Amino acid sequence: MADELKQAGLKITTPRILILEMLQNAALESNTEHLSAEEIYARLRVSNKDVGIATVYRVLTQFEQAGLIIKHNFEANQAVYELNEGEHHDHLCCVNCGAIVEFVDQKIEERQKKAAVDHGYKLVDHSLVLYGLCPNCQEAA
Amino acid sequence: MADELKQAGLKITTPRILILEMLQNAALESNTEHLSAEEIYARLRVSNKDVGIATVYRVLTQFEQAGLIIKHNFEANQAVYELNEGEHHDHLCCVNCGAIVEFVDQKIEERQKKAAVDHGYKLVDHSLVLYGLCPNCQEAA
DNA sequence: ATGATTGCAAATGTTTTGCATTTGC
DNA sequence: GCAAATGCAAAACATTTGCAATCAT
Repeated sequence: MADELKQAGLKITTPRILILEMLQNAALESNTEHLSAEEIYARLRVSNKDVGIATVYRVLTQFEQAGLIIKHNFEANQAVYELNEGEHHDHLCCVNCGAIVEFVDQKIEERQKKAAVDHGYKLVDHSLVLYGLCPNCQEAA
Repeated sequence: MADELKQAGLKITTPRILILEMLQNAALESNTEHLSAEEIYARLRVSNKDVGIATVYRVLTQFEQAGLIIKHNFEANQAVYELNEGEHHDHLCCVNCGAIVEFVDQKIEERQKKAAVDHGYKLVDHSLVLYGLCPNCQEAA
């Protein structure tokens, strides 16, 4: 983990280790992969390992630039971050409870590339978020 | 235009007419379909038709809820709005100059529905934004 | 030792809200 | 006339920044 920081050209500091660790742990659970800066700040605070909110933001920005994590804007008002584990995926987000499922559809990926090329654009990145009702919330309704 | 407001259950007021008119005019040009609240506010101000920024936001929110317009978050920090002309489309956005092209790919639409169903979700909406370099900006680079 | 990193508090930028005033019907 | 809509200024957010103190190497 310290290696990852070093490889990214970042000095090994306590805040950086704590935050990377937290995102790595979050990636293991299937419900909390995506954390906001405030959530990370609050969790550190609960663990009695205080890191200033400004530092949380700065570290997240550095991690994102280093490619260690990915930033999403599922909701307009707050960004969330997840560990970058290499394989790209899109997101399916429950409009009611916020549950998130990750998926990949190769056909969609291809057609996106085609759409960009058709318009003379060179595709750099994309953001696809499907919004729907998850099984649980469909039942409850 | 006043009809559209009435149908949407909204009283006919000067700010609402001005803002709807502006978005309708914007929809006619191929480069300015997407306006932010601040842009709308500034344009009204230039036309000597002052509307408070709070009213701009309130009216846009009402229009969105009425289905008259669509809100996008291409960039994390500022929402933009466009007239809802019925037919759905996705967006291809130049990361350098912000130019926006609209497109539809029926295959992508289908596969999205499939992806949702495969995970037990009922698809409600989706947001697909491709980010790339437009022809002009590729040249300049 | 020294340049990078942090924490704090203050600033920023967008969007929202409270409330007195004005407007549409 | 009365409820709904507006304008203003203040509040509420998430996020960023300046700067002095602290830390990593």
